Amino acid sequence: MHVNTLDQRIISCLVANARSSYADIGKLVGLSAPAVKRRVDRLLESGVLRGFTAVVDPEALGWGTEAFVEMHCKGNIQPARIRARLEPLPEVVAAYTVSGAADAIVHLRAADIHHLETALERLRGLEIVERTVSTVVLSTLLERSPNPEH
Amino acid sequence: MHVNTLDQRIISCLVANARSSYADIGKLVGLSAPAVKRRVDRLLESGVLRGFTAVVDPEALGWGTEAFVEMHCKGNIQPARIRARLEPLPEVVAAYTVSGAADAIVHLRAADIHHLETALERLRGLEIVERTVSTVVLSTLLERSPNPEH
DNA sequence: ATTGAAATCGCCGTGGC
DNA sequence: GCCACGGCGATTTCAAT
Repeated sequence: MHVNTLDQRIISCLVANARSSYADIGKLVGLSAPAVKRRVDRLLESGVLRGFTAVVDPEALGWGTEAFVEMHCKGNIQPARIRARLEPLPEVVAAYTVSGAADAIVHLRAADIHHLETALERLRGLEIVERTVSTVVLSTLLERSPNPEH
Repeated sequence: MHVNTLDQRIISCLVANARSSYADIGKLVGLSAPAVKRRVDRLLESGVLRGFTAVVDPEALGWGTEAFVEMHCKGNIQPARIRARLEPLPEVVAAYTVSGAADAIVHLRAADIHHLETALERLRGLEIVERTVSTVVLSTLLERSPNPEH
């Protein structure tokens, strides 16, 4: 699907504030409210926009402890099977297959160190896992969404 | 600040769809629209809710290539100084200080391998950086927001 | 509960191919 | 002529007080 500059500006507005009205976005990009809505609908349908979500302070919800885990799996394993094993673990925030020695990098979020330990044990207990190397997050320096424009 | 079950359910609704109306949320959690708004305002003011954003397909915007970079810095460096150096780099999606050998983990997003290489060079060129170890993402297995409830 | 704003829908005009 | 796209106005739903 084709995404032009106008679409990118609309997307930027929505990334900055997903609850802004179509009229407000229209004022910024130079369109009427219905025109903005039609573009947003089209972007949603085509999958360029996946949806709208609230950004929550993890600390406030009792998810203050994070870690990145290098996962080394037994033998040759398809990404889909790794995904299937990780998906049921609620502490898994994100997971990626990667180049290099590890098979995957798993981003974990837990309430505290103890909970993190439990989550790690469960992760290491998966039968596909040979070993793991975990790195505990001490502080979040930066977290942002990538801009449509460079 | 105190966040109860009702607040958590409201947050869940907003995480699922940040553009849903107060009335719709109210139907799901058993409150009137104004009551929901008051709670949302309070959650925003207290910082539990940081805001609302659009979830974008990075591929569609031409940000198809990701990497995680272990950053090893020269000497003892304060997190704030690392942050200050990383903040101007648009390819830096997230960055964390971590336990272990590395000083920080940097999450990069670029248009393609070539752009990633450029971004990496710029990162390695920072005077605080001693060396880096980068891991290129091959595929995203999973990406989700942590639920308020376990 | 009332008043104003926003979302939504149908209809029409314009311009490119 | 057809299609893509935007504006306008009416109606319904929502937000704010």
